[in-house]
This record gives sequence, C-alpha cells and structure tokens, in this order.
Amino acid sequence: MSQEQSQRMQSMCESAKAHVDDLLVLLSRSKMLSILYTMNCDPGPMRFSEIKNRVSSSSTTVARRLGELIDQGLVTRTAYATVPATVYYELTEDAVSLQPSLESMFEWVLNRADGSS
Amino acid sequence: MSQEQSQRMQSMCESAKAHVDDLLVLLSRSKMLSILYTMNCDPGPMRFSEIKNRVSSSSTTVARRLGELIDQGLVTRTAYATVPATVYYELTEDAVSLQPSLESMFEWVLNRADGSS
DNA sequence: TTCTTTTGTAACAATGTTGTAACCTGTCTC
DNA sequence: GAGACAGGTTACAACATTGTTACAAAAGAA
Repeated sequence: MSQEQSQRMQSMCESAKAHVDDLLVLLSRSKMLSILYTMNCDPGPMRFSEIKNRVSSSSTTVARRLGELIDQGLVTRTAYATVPATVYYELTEDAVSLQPSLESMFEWVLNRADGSS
Repeated sequence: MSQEQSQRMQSMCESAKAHVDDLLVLLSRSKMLSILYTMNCDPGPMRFSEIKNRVSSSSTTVARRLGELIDQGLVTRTAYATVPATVYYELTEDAVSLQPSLESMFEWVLNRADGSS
C-alpha cells in the first residue's frame, strides 16, 4: 500500500465513526448484501418474487430488508394496480454509486471461492 | 454503467453462488466489517485489546470474529511470551487485497453520512 | 362461488447471537 | 501470598432475528 493511500485511509477512518457503524449494521443484516448483489447483477426493475427466489429467503425477510433499503433511500418501490399485484424494486442512483465497491468486493469473494473449491 | 461493465458483472454474478454466500455470511457477522475497517485504517500488527477497544465490543465477540478471520486465512496471530502476554493480529496479503473495495465502500458510506448529518 | 395469483403483514415459536460474569495462565511486584 | 496485567475461554441468560403459518386484497377465470 502506498503512503498517500494509507494516509487517506487513516484520515477517512477517523471521522464519522458512528454513521459508518450505523450503515455497517444495516449492510450486515442477513441477506442484505445478497439482495444488493442480486440487484446489481441484473440492473433495472426487479419484482419482489424474483428477488425472493434469487436470494432464497422468506417473504418476511425479503420484505424487511427491502423496507430498510427503501428507508435508507437505496431502493425505490413502484406498484402497479394489476391483478395480481405487480411491484418493482430498483436501486436508486445512490445505491448504483456503490456498485463499483460492491463489484470489486464480490470479485474478491469470487477469487477466494475459486481457490478454495 | 457501461455495457461491458454490466456484462462483466452479470457473468461474475452467475457463478459460484454458494461460495459467495458463505463469505457474505462471514462478512455479515457483527463487528466483522468494523474489525476489517479498523485493521485497514491502521495497517500493521495490532493487539487484541486495541482491536477490542476500537470496535467497542466484548472480548468474547472480538475473539470469535478474529478466530473466524484466522480460519479463513484473512488474519494472522502472533503471540509473544512476554509478561503479561502480548498478541498481535495482522491482515494477510489476501485480506489486504480487499482493501481497495473496503476503502471505496467506506468512502461511499462517509459521503452518505455527511449528507444526512 | 370458489380458486388463483402476487405481494405482502401479523403473531409466534424456534433459532442464533451477544454480552456478562467467572475463571484461567504465567510472571512480576508488593 | 495477594494482586495485577493481557489475552483469552466457558457457561449461561438475555436479547435479536428468522422462518412458518395464517391471513388479506383484488379481480379475473372456471
């Protein structure tokens, strides 16, 4: 690691610890990273049931996580009055700006997974 | 997002789902990202008590997390037979290669925190 | 009328996770 | 001998989270 890089990291790490912690707690909830991962993989609107199937979780948990993401402004929810109901979820611009970090993290994860399989 | 980027993301997302999930579960455990964050902030060996204090958690939890990181080969543990005991933890090369992703994620988190404070 | 669908919500029991308190090692100091 | 220190471990009670089950709405199909 270069010296400038290290210094940048350190100064960044010293500030706003509480806010960071809050968001880390959010991102640490079960299936949260999986949901972001899934929605990043296939950009654009995605239906509730598709998200649920892809992350293999219960409606309850998926609904809870999506609710939290909406609260944080990371996801939008659009409901159409069709029968049966049709609801689309989509990452906001804010969440999309997290995409490079996530992608790089997922890539790292995949590289490790390759090595150990 | 560019088209190549999107395609890369998609093909990456399709493979090795199970392994990825395992590692996401690991990273999602409480204080895990905080510990990695802390150790990234201040590169080099770090003592148990310093990690514990910085992430404000109990010995039990910190010991559990560090144990898991060691199991995964992300952290090394070096004990010196001083009195009282001195134990240093340090990120492995493998973990350091995650640093850019984490840094960029934390930067994103801090930017959001700034906006909402 | 009843069944079907999607998208949820509410209640609750089961499960998982956390922190607390107690204890341990080993040696130096008082 | 009795602390004191760092760095843990163990047992357990408290707490948080999860999935399951049941239910609902709304309207078209059978």
